[in-house]
Amino acid sequence: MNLKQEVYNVLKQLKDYGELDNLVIDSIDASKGDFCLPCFSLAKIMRKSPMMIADDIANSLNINGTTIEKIESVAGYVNFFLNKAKISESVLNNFNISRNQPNGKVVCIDYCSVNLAKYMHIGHLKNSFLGESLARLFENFGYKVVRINYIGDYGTPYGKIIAGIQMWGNDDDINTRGIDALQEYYVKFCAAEAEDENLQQLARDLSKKIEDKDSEIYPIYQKVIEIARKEAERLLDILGLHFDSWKGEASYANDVNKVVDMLDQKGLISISQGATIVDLSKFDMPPCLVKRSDGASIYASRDIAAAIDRYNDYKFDKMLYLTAVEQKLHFAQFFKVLELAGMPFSSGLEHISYGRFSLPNGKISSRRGKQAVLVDLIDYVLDKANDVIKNRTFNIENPKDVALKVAKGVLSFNALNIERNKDAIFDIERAFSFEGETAPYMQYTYTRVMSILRKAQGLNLDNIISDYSCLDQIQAFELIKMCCNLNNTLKLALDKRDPSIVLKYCMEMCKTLNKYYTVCKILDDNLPQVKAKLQLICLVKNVLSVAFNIICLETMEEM
RNA sequence: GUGUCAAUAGCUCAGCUGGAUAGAGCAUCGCCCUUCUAAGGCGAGGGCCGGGGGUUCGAAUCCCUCUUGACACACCA
Repeated sequence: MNLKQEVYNVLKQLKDYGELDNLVIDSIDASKGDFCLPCFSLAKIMRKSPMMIADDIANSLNINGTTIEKIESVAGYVNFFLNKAKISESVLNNFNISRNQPNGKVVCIDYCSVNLAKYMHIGHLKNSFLGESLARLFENFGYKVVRINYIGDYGTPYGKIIAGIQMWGNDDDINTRGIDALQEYYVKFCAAEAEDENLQQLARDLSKKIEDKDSEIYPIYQKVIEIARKEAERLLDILGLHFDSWKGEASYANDVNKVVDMLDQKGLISISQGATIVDLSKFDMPPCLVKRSDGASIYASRDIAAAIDRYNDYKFDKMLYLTAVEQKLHFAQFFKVLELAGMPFSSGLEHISYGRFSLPNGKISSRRGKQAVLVDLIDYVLDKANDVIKNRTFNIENPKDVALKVAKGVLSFNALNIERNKDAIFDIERAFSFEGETAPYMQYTYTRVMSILRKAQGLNLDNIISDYSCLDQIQAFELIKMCCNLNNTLKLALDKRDPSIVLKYCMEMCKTLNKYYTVCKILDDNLPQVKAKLQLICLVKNVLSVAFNIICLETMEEM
């Protein structure tokens, strides 16, 4: 629903002004009405002062029988005041919240990208929730979404881990300590090889043996992958994230020659400094390297192979890649290569980059400093949620369940609350606060509504006719207007590929809702008004459910 | 060096497809639990919107330039 339409309808009466609809904007505050029409841009065309134009428009409009209650002309603006009771009644009885019908289009989203050789870290938090939220946005607008976790399961890191296992490890240790054991060997080996060139060669040899599926080494590799993947799936499951495909880099490592042959047939290939490249100088880009001088695959050629493979599997209309901003050039390059190769799907490829998290005291390293390791973050925020619940005066039936939802909310909130492109500072104490503008605040607001609705079940309102006049109260009408903005907000977030827009919307709605029920008692003695107010908070609740779901925020009955 | 992105309150961030007095949270200082959950609400203080030009009736918002910072720029991904 678009309430500006009410103003457009009235403006149709004007014949001499041309198109005015797109000049209508939200008023700055309630004292200036709901919408306004600044007349300054008309002044030059009409050779009259903005004040006179505003006066003329305000005087010539007839609002009898419309939903506009009052029009006034102030300092060159025409201010429109909606009839709040009428609008509220119409919105509350006609609001359609259902999601869009399937549109038959397929969008693949490549996100999360777990590197199985390393601990998951805070970067995955941002990437994963951003991807999941975009997936839900696309689904809301009728797309079929394929969630792809393009795992890092290839390269010398695995040679290093296996070398570490051979030097210090044993089966028992790996079986009991799992990922922690593997990480320990990896870190230990990295430290050792820094001072010993022979070890570097050893790691390279071992990764070659993995590629050749060496009968002794390959099973160890498979075990490493299995352990790391299980751990990744465990953590992602806690976060509520699940994927349709876990096909990784290793699957495409052997496709380099196919890719190079294909590009060669299109006349795109040249050799430079021993490496195989596609020259992109015509497009002001550095060359795209598709095969290393030693003949091995490189990320660009694996990405090209993966794109072709996915198109064959899913016939996608769009494919989104989520990575931090530093890979921007890489994506621009290989997208261009696919375009030059005449791939029909190349125009549907899109790189969604995002700013990085940095810790207050410096950079994030996944190899040292466990500070930003995902499993620690999850444990920390879960502990904290449990503590807070323990000390609450309000009695909660399922404290464990609530703590988990609060913890997850805090994690997704931190991934989504800042504009996608911006770098953000991640201060764990600040980020994991439960007060002020936070995920728990939003969840809390929702539970308050649930609480009121529960209490209202005791009332018999069946034969009561709603009295909407009480919804002219300022926060009440703000809520009505906000509900009407749901679809526009989701569309904007989709178009800008930025869920932070939805999060801001939820936050504003919660703030207004929180004020509303403190200022205005919902359940009082005036039943016709109670019924109207309940209709309002019920709609707000339903709108919040939809919007919360988009930003991966779960709701509960109480907290 | 070239390119991309950023700079708004003490801190973290909104606002940026131009419109009326620049917003919020945190932190600081007050006030409000006999009344639908105080993870809450109300109030106070706090700003050359990085600097300088330009476009416009009007600029935090658009353009140019400078400064500062982050990132990228061939065999890591």
